[in-house]
Amino acid sequence: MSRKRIRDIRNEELIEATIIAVHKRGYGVVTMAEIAREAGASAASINYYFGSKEGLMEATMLHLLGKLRRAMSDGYATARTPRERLYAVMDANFADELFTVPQCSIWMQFWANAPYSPRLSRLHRINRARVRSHFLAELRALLPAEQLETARQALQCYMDGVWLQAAQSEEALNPQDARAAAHRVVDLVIP
Amino acid sequence: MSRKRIRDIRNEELIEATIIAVHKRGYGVVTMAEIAREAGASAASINYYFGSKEGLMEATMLHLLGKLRRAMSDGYATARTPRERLYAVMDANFADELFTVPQCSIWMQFWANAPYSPRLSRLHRINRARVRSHFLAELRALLPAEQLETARQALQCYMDGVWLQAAQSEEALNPQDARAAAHRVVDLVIP
DNA sequence: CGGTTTTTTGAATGGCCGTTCAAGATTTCA
DNA sequence: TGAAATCTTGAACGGCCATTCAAAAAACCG
Repeated sequence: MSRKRIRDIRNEELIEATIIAVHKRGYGVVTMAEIAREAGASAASINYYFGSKEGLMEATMLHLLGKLRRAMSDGYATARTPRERLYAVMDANFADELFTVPQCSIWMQFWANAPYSPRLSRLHRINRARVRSHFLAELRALLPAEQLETARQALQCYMDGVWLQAAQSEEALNPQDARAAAHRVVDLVIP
Repeated sequence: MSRKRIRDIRNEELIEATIIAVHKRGYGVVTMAEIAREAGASAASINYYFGSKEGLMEATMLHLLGKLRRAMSDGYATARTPRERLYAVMDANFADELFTVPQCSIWMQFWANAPYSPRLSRLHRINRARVRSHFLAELRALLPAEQLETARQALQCYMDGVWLQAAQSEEALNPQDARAAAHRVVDLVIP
């Protein structure tokens, strides 16, 4: 277990460094050396742990997806009605530990680069399908069938759009405000 | 004038090739040689016309921004009421000649890369401010002041989100459907 | 037609980056 | 403690890419 622990600690450190370095320099141009410097390690050791640059990126995205999934589960745990669960799906995306400039930024970078990397696009597809089915499951209880798709699209696109803007922000974000705004949008769509 | 014409023709050809090549390979990894092959030219000639890779990217984004601006002006020309003009702002983003997979894709790439290129981020900022002010101008006539920002954010984020999804689409897009859906969203937000 | 300007390109240049590897440092554990 | 396993890294390798440049090709025009 001590063997595992060291590996886990390094993984975590390197992934955090990756998030910061990609945010600072951009997915397309960030170098292994830059990420390594951010982590206080060497480029060679990153390859030791992740095999390649693409492996590191995949692991980083996996890390973020796990965070998002956990945030959503937590929200579901206390939600009681369909509307509350709908709030919970939105809130997960704007959770305090997720809705920060570097994370929105790197998320958008992954988004833009997913189509060109089979490993990233796989993760991206899985996540999107999951969010989509959560939305539909709750909306079904609140709207007639023929309005489902319009409402889902409106809400999901809104969420994506907010992240897109957040990624470009020059100031720190306010997750609480974002959640309140999201609730207002939900109420707009489902009267 | 013949001098000017040849230069304009080449510019247009090279920009079209850039859109296709970036869509195929991704902004971060596309090479001058690939763009040149797409255009049936040499990498050296691209530098002759645009000075550098960044110059080419800036010109390409400028080209797309021009298209968007023109689509919006055209819509405004026939719109008579604030609500019609609001439709027109949305419709411009989903115009037949703009709402295609390669163009949404390249747009997202620019979006993701703008923060790391002063020339791109300048264009990006200008465009965003323009769209924002158009939205606000029309919404002012339709909503009380305290609801302006929520509505604008909902609509603008929706537009961004749709493009984001469209960029990932594997099938051709249907601009007409997109416009219809956008109108429904407008009606949802402004009853 | 010639001379001049504009356009095109193949080849050369210089630099940078991901990955590998062998050797050394550190940790583990019997 | 000492051998084995794990971790770290500097240096080297091989490849790729944007850009430059000189020279050829094409277009222009008096």
